[in-house]
Amino acid sequence: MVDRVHIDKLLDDHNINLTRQRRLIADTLFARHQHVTAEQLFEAVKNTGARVSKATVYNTLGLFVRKGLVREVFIDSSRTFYDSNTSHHHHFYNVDTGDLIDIKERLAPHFVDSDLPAGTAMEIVDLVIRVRNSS
Amino acid sequence: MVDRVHIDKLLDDHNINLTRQRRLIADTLFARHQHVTAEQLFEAVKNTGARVSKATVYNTLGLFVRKGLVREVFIDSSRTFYDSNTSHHHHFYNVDTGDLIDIKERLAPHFVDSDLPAGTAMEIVDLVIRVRNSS
DNA sequence: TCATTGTTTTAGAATTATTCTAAATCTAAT
DNA sequence: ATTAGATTTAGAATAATTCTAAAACAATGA
Repeated sequence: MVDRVHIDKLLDDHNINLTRQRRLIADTLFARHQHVTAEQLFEAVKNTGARVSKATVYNTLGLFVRKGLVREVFIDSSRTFYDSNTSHHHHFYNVDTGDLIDIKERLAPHFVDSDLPAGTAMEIVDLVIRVRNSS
Repeated sequence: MVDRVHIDKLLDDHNINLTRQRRLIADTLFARHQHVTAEQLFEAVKNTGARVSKATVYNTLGLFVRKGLVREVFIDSSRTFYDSNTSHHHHFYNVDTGDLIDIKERLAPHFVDSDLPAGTAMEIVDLVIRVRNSS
């Protein structure tokens, strides 16, 4: 998923118009499975030597979320992570270190529609297990 | 849990010094099981005719969280709810209406310490099931 | 009771993540 | 190459939350 051809296909497959900035952002974001903030991604793209505005990073992340390319993980009011891995999985969050770690196994409870409030459909299950360093 | 004596005992049991503002805030917050934002609670307290500053509402909610009286629920970067019910439970969040609804049953997966990252201990399991209105 | 001391509250300023704005630039299609 | 619509941009605006430092309060004990 690292080279140009794959990135272009990835965006195209998700009906995202190709632009220079979107390719740059996707290149950096999908270089590996990772959890990044918008700010971190903005810095990472700048460090490649490319020029991109912060607004574009926010716009593009929002677009990628809507198109199902990345997943938002809300940790607290000042920490939103973007997860380059959209497969069904959950997270450990270490409140002492700030680390966000994937939980590989499918440990989420299995919900069926009858469990949901009447008139609603499932959007996504967000499970965050907060841990602290044991002293 | 609604009257003065109970509120005082509740705070005292959690090693919280009694002050006029803390009682006012607790009175309003624990009047019933509810999910409120800091802003909503601030308005609700003001509507009782009492004078409290917004900073105190934030300070007091932070204190109550640390002392285990209320639970924070992070929905997104601009929505933090305070849950007056600290019993083990989880939430549905309706992305269309903004409603946060308790899940009564214990549907969270059962985690044991061996599942956690090495050197960490469980803090809390936060499970939010996002739903949308089915059209 | 009143003086002392540490705690709490306050208004408003500061901070910070995110969104908005409107002009400039780019892209795709003629 | 021209046009029209989409995208990007810098910087301003917004909004939730935290900070600051001064004033008010609560608890203690002489």
